[in-house]
Amino acid sequence: MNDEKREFPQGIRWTKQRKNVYAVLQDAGEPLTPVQIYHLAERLADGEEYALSTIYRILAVFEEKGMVSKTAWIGDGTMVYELNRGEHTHYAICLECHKRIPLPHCPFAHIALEKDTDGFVVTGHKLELYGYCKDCRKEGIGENQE
Amino acid sequence: MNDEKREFPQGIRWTKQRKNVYAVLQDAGEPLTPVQIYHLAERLADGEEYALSTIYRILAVFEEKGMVSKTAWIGDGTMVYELNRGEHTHYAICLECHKRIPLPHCPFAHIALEKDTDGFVVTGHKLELYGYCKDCRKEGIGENQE
DNA sequence: ATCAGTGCAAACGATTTGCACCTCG
DNA sequence: CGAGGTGCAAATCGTTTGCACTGAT
Repeated sequence: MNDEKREFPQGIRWTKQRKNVYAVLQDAGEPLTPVQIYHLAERLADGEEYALSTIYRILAVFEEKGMVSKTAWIGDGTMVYELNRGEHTHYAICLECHKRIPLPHCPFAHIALEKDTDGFVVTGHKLELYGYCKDCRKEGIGENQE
Repeated sequence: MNDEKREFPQGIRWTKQRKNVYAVLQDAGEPLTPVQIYHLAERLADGEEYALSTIYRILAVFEEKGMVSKTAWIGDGTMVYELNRGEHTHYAICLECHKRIPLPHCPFAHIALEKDTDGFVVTGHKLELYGYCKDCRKEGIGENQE
């Protein structure tokens, strides 16, 4: 009966809302904003109402425990959260329609980034590509005046 | 007498505040936040007081004209502006002291990123490295519990 | 002189915090 | 039962906007 519980670190209470936030993040195919998580968690909770501040607090705790990572989209500064699974994903972001296309693999897999940075020890990285997606190219875009 | 004026695109008034914001960006060695720009511009203006909203508006115009680019630090979502010079810079960011160390070169210079992205045309990219800088390593850091 | 640009203050959205109540363990 | 978690509302921070005034052309 306590099977979902086992993935959870000790010393943190396994409440209904935390359970749901965690489940939402598990289901998510991409990083989510606190507000998205908030709505999805409420839906999971079958209509029960949560406080947005609670979501923020839960996410802060999860981050502190190393369960999730918090980053911003470079384009607009929107903060998003995602579960710390083993792998990580980068995105190509269309400047026209703002769609995000996950990259099939991390371009840094075979690059020795970890050196030549003057004593800096690299433990992670984040990359975003910008450009125009298949669909938006068709509409004759490619320049960047408005 | 109008020598600084020539770098400026037409159709936009070359006011004192715009002149100073532009000069601040020229002098800057790294991307700056609107508030930083605001303070630096006031200093340039020899103590004259500017409205922060004016800075925001000027930056918006500059961005629209393609003179500056606006991006967020991935780590914290802080929006920063920098002059669109030819080159671009990436940073290694220390997770401990939050110092930013510019990378000596763009690791993508010799990588064919522009393909294998399923019809997506890449026009730009942003990269941030995370880790621990020389100084913070000394203090025996390297794990990430608090 | 005209219209774009500015300053000021209010509005706004995202995030944080204080406090009283609730609940997991 | 008690510490920690939650809800609610107010506070805070970064950014935007409306409006009347000023200044560049």
